[in-house]
Amino acid sequence: MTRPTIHDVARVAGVSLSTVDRVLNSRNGVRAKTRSRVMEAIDSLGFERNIAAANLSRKRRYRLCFILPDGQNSFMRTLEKDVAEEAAAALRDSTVIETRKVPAFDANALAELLRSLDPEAIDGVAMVATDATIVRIAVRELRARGVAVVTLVSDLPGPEKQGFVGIDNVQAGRTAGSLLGRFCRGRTGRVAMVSGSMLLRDHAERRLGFEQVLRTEFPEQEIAAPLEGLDDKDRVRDQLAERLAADPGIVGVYSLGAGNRGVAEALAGLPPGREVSVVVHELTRFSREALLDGSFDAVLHQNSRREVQGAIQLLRSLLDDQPQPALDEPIGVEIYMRDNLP
Amino acid sequence: MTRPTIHDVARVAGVSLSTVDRVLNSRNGVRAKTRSRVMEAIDSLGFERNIAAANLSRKRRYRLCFILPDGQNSFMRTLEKDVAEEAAAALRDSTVIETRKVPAFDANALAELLRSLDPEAIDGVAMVATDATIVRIAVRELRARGVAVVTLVSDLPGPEKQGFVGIDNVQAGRTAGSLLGRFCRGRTGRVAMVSGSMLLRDHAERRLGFEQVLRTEFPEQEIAAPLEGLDDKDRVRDQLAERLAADPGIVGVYSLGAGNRGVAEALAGLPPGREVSVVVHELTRFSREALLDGSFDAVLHQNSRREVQGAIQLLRSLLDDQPQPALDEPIGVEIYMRDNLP
DNA sequence: TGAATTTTGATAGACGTCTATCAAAATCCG
DNA sequence: CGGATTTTGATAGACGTCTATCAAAATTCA
Repeated sequence: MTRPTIHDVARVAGVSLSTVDRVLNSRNGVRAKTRSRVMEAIDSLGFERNIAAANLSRKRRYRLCFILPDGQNSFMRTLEKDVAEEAAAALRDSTVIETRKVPAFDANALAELLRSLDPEAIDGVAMVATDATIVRIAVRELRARGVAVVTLVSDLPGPEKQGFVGIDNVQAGRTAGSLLGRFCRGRTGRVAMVSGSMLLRDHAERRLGFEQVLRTEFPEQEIAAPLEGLDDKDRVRDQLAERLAADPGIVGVYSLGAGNRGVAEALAGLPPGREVSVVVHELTRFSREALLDGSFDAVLHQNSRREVQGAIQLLRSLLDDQPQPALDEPIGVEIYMRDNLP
Repeated sequence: MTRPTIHDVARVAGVSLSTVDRVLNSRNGVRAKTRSRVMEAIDSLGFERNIAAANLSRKRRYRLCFILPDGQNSFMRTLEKDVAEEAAAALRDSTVIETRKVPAFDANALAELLRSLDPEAIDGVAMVATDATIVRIAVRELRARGVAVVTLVSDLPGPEKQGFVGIDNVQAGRTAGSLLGRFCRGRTGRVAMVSGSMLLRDHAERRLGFEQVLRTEFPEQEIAAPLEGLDDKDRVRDQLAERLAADPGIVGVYSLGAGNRGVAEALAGLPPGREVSVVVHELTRFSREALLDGSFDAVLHQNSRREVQGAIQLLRSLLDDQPQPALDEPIGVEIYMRDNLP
């Protein structure tokens, strides 16, 4: 009922503690035959090294760096706050977290920051990636210098990074389509989409998923040409208000980027009696309020807190050379309505 | 940047290690004045005891017992599996978990089991409670004998237990109403409810929330008299099939208990062209399939895995006398549709 | 075979905390 | 004040692992 220790391993393998230690920490100077004897003992005993004790002994510290985009984006600011809070908690597990900010969507700045990191002072990096070749190369270099790298929220497709913690955005778009299609049933017309910019990977993916579902399952609704709000509330408000006024046939709105405040303001300007179903992304102060007062019907959300925790966990297991550096539970697309608000 | 240790506390307070230790572990034989000197040092340094080291030293083990209802209920069996898996993981944190099963909804059996637990061999209990006085008393006795007790999934209202890990069922019912109301818009008629038994606390709460929302926000829909399926799939199927056949005006179904298979079977028997929106509870093999083939529209879910983790965490922090034995994040009502299935 | 080299073992001290014991110091009480 | 009692300090060893060093044993190679 007690866990086996290195002493047990040594005894079973018929070798000394020193040798077990050499094997466990892959130091050299152990014959292959001896090593495999130790391995066998480890397997047969089901030995798992006590990481708490190991860290205590070697004063191991995990030095992580989170790289987040700067700017007004409310979701990113929440993410930043979550990182700060988890950093405080992580201190208890000998994990030190530093946060860096780069201008949003600026691949060069990101790449430069990555290049400027000191591999002697940092063990792992979690970054909200901007998808560009220059970034990819910088990541490759960083990894070559022994730093673990994972992406957070926004992925960098390809083999450079060692993991991604975030939601599946196509799936998110499909879910939005599925909800909005059902909400609008019985009121045939047009559905408007508001995106940040189609240059952003996650926005493009959401749009894709949304259109897939709407076209195949709710063909009675037409999809209006998408608005580009550039994640700016004023622009979103103006464009959407104009479109709603111009087209009385719009029965649903899907906003797949930032700028929830703008959406809410545009809706507030509608004449009473006009019913428009609305689905947006990310639970923020504004989308929350809009759910409560009934102007939004549903909010799709990614749990940034859990994403941060997942990134920390993933980096730590990568640094520990743990067997399964996969997330226990993937980050899912969460649906919020007025009554299941957290 | 390194955390202060008891050595630092001793130095700052101007006392010996022994004294600091006596204060930290609230042993007696320390003058009040000395104690407060040590406390001050702890505060000023922001000292937090290294729990890993402490556990290592004292070979502390958290011996927990999970009490779950026996029977066919698919959700409960998943819960059981989650407990088993988390138990394996918890071993690494010197936590030993034992699972006990009692006949479902049998307050006497539960109370008896609680009474039979040996306080010498168990530090904490997490139980799916049956709400009855005899249970309440058994819990009170157990706590008096020094065992921590929390409830899981199904609460025991009142001051006896030290915490509850589970969802808010009224909120779940409201969410169901909000979804189903929107799904059925444009098709006015009647909505049928299938419960397990109104004697169960959580079922009653769900019904309450559901009716609240439907009455106030979707008054165009009538609420049909609820069916009692007793969580049995055959009974659910028969009752629901009969009702659907008898009343062509039924446009929506809310099943708030177990028996998803029965609901799916009843729907499969409907003539093609008849559209009924369906919301049920708990993501299981059957509700999952039904979402995928389109016969269910949405599933409300409680993340049993996270509930188990939450209960373990809560018990451990109670046993450690940690400051904030509250959950980081409460367990929320999750909404699943076909496209955001995990 | 003997020397050089590699592999292995033994030992000690550390990480931060706990427990136990014994002695020294401070306080109390009559 | 002096003895009894309480409070405090010092020390040692433990938990499971790591690191380092030195010596002993086994292996290699000429």
